[in-house]
Amino acid sequence: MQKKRAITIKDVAAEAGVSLQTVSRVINKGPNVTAPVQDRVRAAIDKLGYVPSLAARRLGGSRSYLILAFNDERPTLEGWQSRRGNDWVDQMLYGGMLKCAEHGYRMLFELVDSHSDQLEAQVRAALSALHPDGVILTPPHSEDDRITDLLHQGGLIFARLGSHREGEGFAVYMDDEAAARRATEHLLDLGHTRIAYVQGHPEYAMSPDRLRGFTGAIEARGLTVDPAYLQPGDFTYEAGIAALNTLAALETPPSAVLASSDEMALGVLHAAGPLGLSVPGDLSVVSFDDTPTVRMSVPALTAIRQPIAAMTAKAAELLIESKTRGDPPGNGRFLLPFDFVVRASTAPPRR
Amino acid sequence: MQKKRAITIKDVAAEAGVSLQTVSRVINKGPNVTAPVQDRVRAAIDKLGYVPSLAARRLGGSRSYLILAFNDERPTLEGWQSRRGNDWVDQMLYGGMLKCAEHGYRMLFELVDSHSDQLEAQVRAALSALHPDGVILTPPHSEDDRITDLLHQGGLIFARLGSHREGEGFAVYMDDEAAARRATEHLLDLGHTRIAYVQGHPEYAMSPDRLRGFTGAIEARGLTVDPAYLQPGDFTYEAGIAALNTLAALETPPSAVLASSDEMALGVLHAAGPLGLSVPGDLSVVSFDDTPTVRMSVPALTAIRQPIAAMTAKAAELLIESKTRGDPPGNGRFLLPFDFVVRASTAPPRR
DNA sequence: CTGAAAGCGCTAACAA
DNA sequence: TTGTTAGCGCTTTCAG
Repeated sequence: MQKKRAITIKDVAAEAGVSLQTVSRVINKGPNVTAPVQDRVRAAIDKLGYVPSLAARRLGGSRSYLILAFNDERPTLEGWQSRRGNDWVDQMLYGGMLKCAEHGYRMLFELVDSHSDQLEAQVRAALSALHPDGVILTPPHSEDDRITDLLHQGGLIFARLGSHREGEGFAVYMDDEAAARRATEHLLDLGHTRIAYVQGHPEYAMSPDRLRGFTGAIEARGLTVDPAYLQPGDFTYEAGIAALNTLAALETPPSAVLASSDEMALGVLHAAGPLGLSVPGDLSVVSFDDTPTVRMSVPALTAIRQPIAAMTAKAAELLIESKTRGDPPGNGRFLLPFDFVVRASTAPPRR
Repeated sequence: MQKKRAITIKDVAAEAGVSLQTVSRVINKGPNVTAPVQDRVRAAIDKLGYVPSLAARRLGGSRSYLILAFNDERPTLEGWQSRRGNDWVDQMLYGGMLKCAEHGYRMLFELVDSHSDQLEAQVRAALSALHPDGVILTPPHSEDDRITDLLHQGGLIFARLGSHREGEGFAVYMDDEAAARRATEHLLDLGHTRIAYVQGHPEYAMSPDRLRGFTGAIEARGLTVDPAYLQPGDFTYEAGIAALNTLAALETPPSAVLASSDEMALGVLHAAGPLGLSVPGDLSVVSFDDTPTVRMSVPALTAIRQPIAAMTAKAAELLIESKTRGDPPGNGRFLLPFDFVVRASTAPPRR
């Protein structure tokens, strides 16, 4: 049962007949190693199948080769528990893990509760335990000063996904306002004039942006936004149902609804049937997330697709490059394009 | 930018006025520390917000507080890329991350390609880099001798999810044969006698078990299994489509189909329409996975639900406990119950 | 019951 | 261009 002693940098050094440090230089692409020596070392590494220990690198050097992503605990657990899955996490893993792997890094997930007074302690604990080289923040953490201040003070570099505000850290985002505008224009182009909007959770930074895009598109056509068509929401299925029930009871109900999340769009869709509304015959519906459920619903929903994987990959890349070059904690804003997918849930309004 | 020097065990020792080692004992619930001293140390830990560094613990001691899960690369990436999501990964994260967190552990994911000749090198590299305290294997890795031998020789403890075969490592599984039997009996109970089965990928260990459950249930009723009703499959959507097309062309087509994966069930479902078959009117369909898509499809599919989160949690628990107690590499078999969810895709056959 | 010393595998600083 | 020396923060001996 005695674990065959792991091969270390020493073994490689001995095998190649060089010093420990030279091996280290080769591994880290350090300068000042002649080609023949490099080859010898590389041969030894390959022969022995040597892979440096992450823990030792972290302890000895200044790098941990770890990127830590913080996601909001409650919605994430809910998605998993309800077995609905979790598009955000999936796409983050997809974009982030692969990019990290490219550079010999690993990405770790940590769930912290944005509504807990333990938030800072949770974050601090994860940082102390892991000492990541960089941190990726997702909404709503992306704009939580308690976290960003903590990271900044700790001298850590980080990326804020879905945040476009200036400040510490890299902002990697899509244009939520333009996305909402695009979706709204799609409905306007179809001939809709009575368009409602089910808003996102006010806690999330993108919510006002999307609202602006929505109203902007409508007003640009010389129309006005009926305040009653602006329904509150919190991203949940139930909010979608409630919103459509309220909207349908209006004197002049809308002929189209844009919802700020897939769940809410699905809520709207499923509330339509009982109200005697067919989609898209009586009501067009557009979703703000292109999750699997949205694509498989009947009818399949027209939706905006957020570039979550691309944003995460970009974030990881920025962090790793910045760390590699030894830049000071950076910032900057990086806009990534969104997609808009037209499916079966939108059609011209009934005359 | 100078990262505020992290607080270490030394700081705690100084604060509590004890030696470094005493603090370590308290952290690790070691024996031989009087209550008052413990309290003093704990107070210091809380005051300073001290959290031990994972890397240092791994390097100094024998534990890394890391559990590594190996998933098959291709299907995982496909699920993410197609944005279909990945129920296995989601549920593993759910079950595994939480259980690990309970014990101060972390779970890491690694994708390795079961069809690559680099498989062993990939696994070896991950192990060398991370030195996990335990490993979780998912199908088809669970029964890949190249991997299990490697782990065993390395003295590592591991769990094999979805494998019930005896051998090194903990086998944590559900009864696939019983599940197939249960699903088949459901169809038999509805009055079906012409039941087809779209098989799983032959590479996966559970495939023969499921087949046995299927045929066993039918033969137990004194019926015989029409060989033409046994369709090959590989878990993909396309395989489901192909299978139903073949089945529908038979002289006496089946009135019900059990598919060994959600994708194949969906393929069957979607192939039914063009063939003029309504579900469940003309054809009942049962899926072997209860993924989000299956639940949202129209009609929603009757399905077997694998306890993936529970299996992963159990695996993590076994590994952590075993490591904590310093057991020799353990083995044993742990059966977890599955669920069977009846939805709208199954009904009595048309007379 | 508590403390002191050694070392885990690596990198950073310094020599050579 | 290469090698040598300290640690990094912890746990594991082994003393007290």
